[in-house]
Amino acid sequence: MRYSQYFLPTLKEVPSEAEVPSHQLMLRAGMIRKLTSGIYNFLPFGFRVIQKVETIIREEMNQAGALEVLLPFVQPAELWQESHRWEEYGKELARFKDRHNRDCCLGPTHEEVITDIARKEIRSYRQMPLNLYQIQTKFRDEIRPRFGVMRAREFLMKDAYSFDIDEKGADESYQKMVDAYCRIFRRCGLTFKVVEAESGLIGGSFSHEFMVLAETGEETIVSCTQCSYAANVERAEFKRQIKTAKRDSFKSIQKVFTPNQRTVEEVTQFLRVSPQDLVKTLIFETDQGCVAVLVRGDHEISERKLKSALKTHHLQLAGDEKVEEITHAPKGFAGPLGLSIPILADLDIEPMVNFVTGANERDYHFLNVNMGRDFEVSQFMDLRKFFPGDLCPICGRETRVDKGIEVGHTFKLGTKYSQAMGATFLDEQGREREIVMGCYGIGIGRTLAAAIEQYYDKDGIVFPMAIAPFQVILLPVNIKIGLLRETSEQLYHALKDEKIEVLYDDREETPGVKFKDADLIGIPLRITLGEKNLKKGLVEIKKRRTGEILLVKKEDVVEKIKEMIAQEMGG
RNA sequence: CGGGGAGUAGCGCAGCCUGGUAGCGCGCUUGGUUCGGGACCAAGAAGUCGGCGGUUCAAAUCCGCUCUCCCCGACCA
Repeated sequence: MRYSQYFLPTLKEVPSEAEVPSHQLMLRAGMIRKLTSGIYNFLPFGFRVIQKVETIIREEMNQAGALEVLLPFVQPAELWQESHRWEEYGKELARFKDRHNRDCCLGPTHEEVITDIARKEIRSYRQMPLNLYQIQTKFRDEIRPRFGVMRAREFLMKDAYSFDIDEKGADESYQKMVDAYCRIFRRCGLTFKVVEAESGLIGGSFSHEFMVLAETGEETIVSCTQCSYAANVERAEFKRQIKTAKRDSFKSIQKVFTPNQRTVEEVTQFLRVSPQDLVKTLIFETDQGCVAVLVRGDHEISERKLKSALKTHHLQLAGDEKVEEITHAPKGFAGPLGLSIPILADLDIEPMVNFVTGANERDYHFLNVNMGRDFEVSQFMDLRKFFPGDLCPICGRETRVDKGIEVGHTFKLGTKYSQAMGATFLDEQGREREIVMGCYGIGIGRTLAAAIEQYYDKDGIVFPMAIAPFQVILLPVNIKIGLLRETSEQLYHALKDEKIEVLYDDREETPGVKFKDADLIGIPLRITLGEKNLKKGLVEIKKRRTGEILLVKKEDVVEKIKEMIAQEMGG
């Protein structure tokens, strides 16, 4: 490609809309432009990278036996009503009515549509296993789009859906996808972790997230420093350190005046105690009425754990009015003493003695509260979230916490959708059974952003060879010099003949401008043609990543470049 | 949706407090000189000052409403 014929508008300055490196660089390198909040244009240079990533994905998906399809972006409400997600999905689902006043939505994901295909077309166990995938636009009307294409409202996703006759088959299909995902992200040059995750709105029995480690990641990942355990903090488990309470050291309870001190921070500072000596009392509404939940001041309740512990579908932190009704005090002064609703406590509360709680009275807290003496706990349970410093649930060793970008997510759906939508088949015995499903997504734009987030330096992007929009940039220092121009033209054609993807900077720009642009757009190899070297029959090859420079004889350049590309792809 | 910030030329910004008819840097156009790390000189083009309404002789500037964007919190590939 000739630069002069290309559309690559680079920016010298950072647009004020961009905060994180990948977003800034994608704008500066002329890859994307914002249309409106969370909606982006991909310009030719950015689209080339998209296509590179897509190609890798297609190769690996096909290799894993999946078949590519293309499903519609606009979907009828009926399907979503069948799966009950029409009500469950919330405002992220963009809904509209067509001219006949029929309810429709823009596909945020395609379980309903694919299950509809399955229920209509799959009748026999002989038709499975089956795995269908597509690369297509999704729309999720995110509350707050952020970081460019990292969290866009409209985005490209590769989504795959597997269909199996039983759990065993589904497990095999799932594992195939996990393996394919690992190959895909490895080929993209990404450093990632596979972690246990929440299933959220997609549902199903369990799921894994593929996390690219990056400081700007929005996810927090817990992993063991010794064994292979890794999970999203939202679901991370941990080993309890068992302690016993010193029941003989009870001090006498004391009511103290704490004017306007409501939060853990305020109360602990005011009373000069540490958050570990305070017990938070939170009131939740559940299917069976309200409950009080106790956790240590520095801990947080895991709503997921609480939900499963209580076996409740509805779970919500009680509103201010409800809290007043139950505790007879404004929010911020709740405590376990004298409550008439069930009191659940996290396991870490059990060993505590002489702690601080709210007094259920405006502007008062209690000091030296003790269980058994001052109030009774209905049940101790595992109710809190992972907290930094907690130990690995598998081996009990130290854990670490990292930030990550979720680039892929695999779900074991089980029969959630096939049951809701009646996708069944006849097994070998002629019995009707529900199809066991899985679904698997990769955010394409996000993968790209994550790659840049992982590969950049002060001068710009440093594309890994596998996803680089061009493998080589050919840069004559001054195109007006006949010798340079002619040699460049020859080299350009020679490289193209070898199917090497080359961007030929034939612009009449000063060397500085060309060098800066070349660095910014991050093409892995740069061939520089300068007058001095060329008169000696030499050209320069520079590696973007290392800055390493080698001088090569003009005749050997193409061979050398081929060699270097092969080397970069491999490593 | 709650909290914070910003909308002035393609990009980055100043001007607003204290009203007087819009400016700087980069980019763009033309000509010339340069040419291995964002060159220089000269001449130019380009702005409904986000929108609507109000106050005023006069509004980018003051007042009201509104739209959009960005950042911090609850969702997700």
